[in-house]
This record gives sequence, C-alpha cells and structure tokens, in this order.
Amino acid sequence: METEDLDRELINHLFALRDRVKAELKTVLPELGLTDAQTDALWRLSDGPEITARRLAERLQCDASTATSMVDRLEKHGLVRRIPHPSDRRVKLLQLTSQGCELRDRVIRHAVETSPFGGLDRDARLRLRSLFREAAQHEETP
Amino acid sequence: METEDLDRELINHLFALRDRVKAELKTVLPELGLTDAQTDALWRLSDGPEITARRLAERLQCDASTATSMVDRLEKHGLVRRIPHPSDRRVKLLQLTSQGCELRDRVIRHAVETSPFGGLDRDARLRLRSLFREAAQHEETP
DNA sequence: TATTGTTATACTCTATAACTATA
DNA sequence: TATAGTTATAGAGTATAACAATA
Repeated sequence: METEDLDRELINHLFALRDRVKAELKTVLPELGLTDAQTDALWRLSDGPEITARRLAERLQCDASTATSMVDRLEKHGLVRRIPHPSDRRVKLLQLTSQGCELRDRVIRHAVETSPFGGLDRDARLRLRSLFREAAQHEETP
Repeated sequence: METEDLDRELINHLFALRDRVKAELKTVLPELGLTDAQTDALWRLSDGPEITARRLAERLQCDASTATSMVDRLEKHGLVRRIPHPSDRRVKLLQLTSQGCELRDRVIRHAVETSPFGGLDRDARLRLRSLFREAAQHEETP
C-alpha cells in the first residue's frame, strides 16, 4: 500500500526535524546548566502558578514519581517553586522562578532562531502552519 | 517581529506531533520489552551490517560510551550483534538480529498505523511531504 | 473510596575521563 | 598522532510499589 510509505516518510521527516532542533539546543544547554529532560520540563511550565505536578507528568508523559524527582532537581537549581493549592491541600502548583522564566525564554529563543524551517520562505511556512493546524484538530477523533 | 511567532508556532506543532507519536508508542513498548531510548536506537539501525557504533552515537546525538552501553543492553536482549569490520580491526559493525528486525518493524508499523497525520487527506499529506522535503534540503546551508 | 503527591528501590540512560587496540 | 571502541564512575532519568494526606 503506497499510503503507508507516505505516512512513514512523513514520520521520518518529523523525527529528523525534531532531531535538528535537539542538536541545536545541545550546543547551548551545557552552558545553561540544563539537561535535555530538564529543558523538556521547563518548556512545559508556564509563567503563571497554574500547573499541578500531575499535569506536568501528563505533559511529559511520565509517571508522577518521575515528575516529583524532576521538580526536586529543578527546585534545587532555583528554577521552580512549589506552591500549595489554595483550596485543595493535596495539590502543589508549580511556578517558574524569574530565573526559570529567563532560562526557558533563552532556550525557546535559541530554538526559534535556529529553526529547522528557516529554509522555507514565508508563504511556505504559512502553508505548513495551516497543515499543522489541520492535523492538530484531529487530535481526539479516531 | 511576527515571523518569530510563526516559527515558534511551527516548532510547537512539531513537538506536539512528536509527542503524539511518542504517546502511541508508549502504549505498545512495555509489552515489547522496550524503553523509549532503546526504541530510538532500534529505529536508527538498518537491516544490513553497515553501521558502526560511532555512527549510531552520531545519529542518537549521544556520547560514544553511551552508545556502547546501549548496544550492550540491546545485545543482552538479543536484538543486536557486534560484527568485526573486515578491513579496520578497530571498528565494530552493528547488525540487527532477526528478532531485532522484527521488533523494529512492529514499532515502525504501529507508529505509521497511528500516525498523527491520519486526519489529513491524501492531497494534504502530499503537500506536507513536499514542504518537509524542501525544509530538509536546507539542512547544511546556513 | 479515590486522588495528589511523596518515598524507597532498582533499573536504564548519560557524559567525563582514562584506557586499549588499532590505524 | 589520531581514531574506534571500551571501562569505571557518578549522576540524571525512569517506573513500580507502598505510603501519607486530603478529598
């Protein structure tokens, strides 16, 4: 079936593009004192105090206990803060410190500056965005 | 600058799509006895005996010693074989065993079957492929 | 009873440094 | 001298199971 080959090529491209971003980040992460996994976590934390540890684990697709130790390390480095939830005393909300925000922004900025889509002109990038958005819509409808 | 927002959205989509593939794989990897990292390695090994350990490390973007221990584990599970290079006795060529090939094919097949591009019709997927190919061309020309 | 987060434990993953054996 | 691969080590990342606190 030819469609399978097409889908496989698309996935291979997807991985290759992701690899290129990862390679670019690897040139800058050591001097920021971050590992790959910590960068992943940082990327998924917003500025506000609104993400629970549970939610972070879901976003990282890891066990809750893994999120706990990840937050332990980020907290030790002064990048994240645990804040008690105002109404549910079981919950801890995770908040980036100002240092954490700054670091996260530098990481994202570098990724954008060295974007693997830089070879595409603006029109092509807009068409790509449109296709990505369409693919994203079908997230939960199989 | 509005272009930065566009590039950032593209990268976010890229990560989200990669996350969806990862999530689908996670539903099947435990029963195959594979971890994420081992799956990554398996994916990058071809059927022929042509990849050196060094080359694998480059593809995985990891240190050579990391590749060594990864191959150790894969070998222990009977998925990979180390073969001496015919002319350069320093080099070890890595070859998937038949079991390794089968496992790798099952992983890839599952990824393709649950492709995050399933929501796009054939024409859209062809346009996406064309854009991916164009982006891939500019890999080494900055 | 169910959920949130943690701890204890045992692996896997990873890079650094030092080493060997070839080239 | 330079390169391919390994070992030893130490720390990061990960899931499982058992647990405490709260809902």
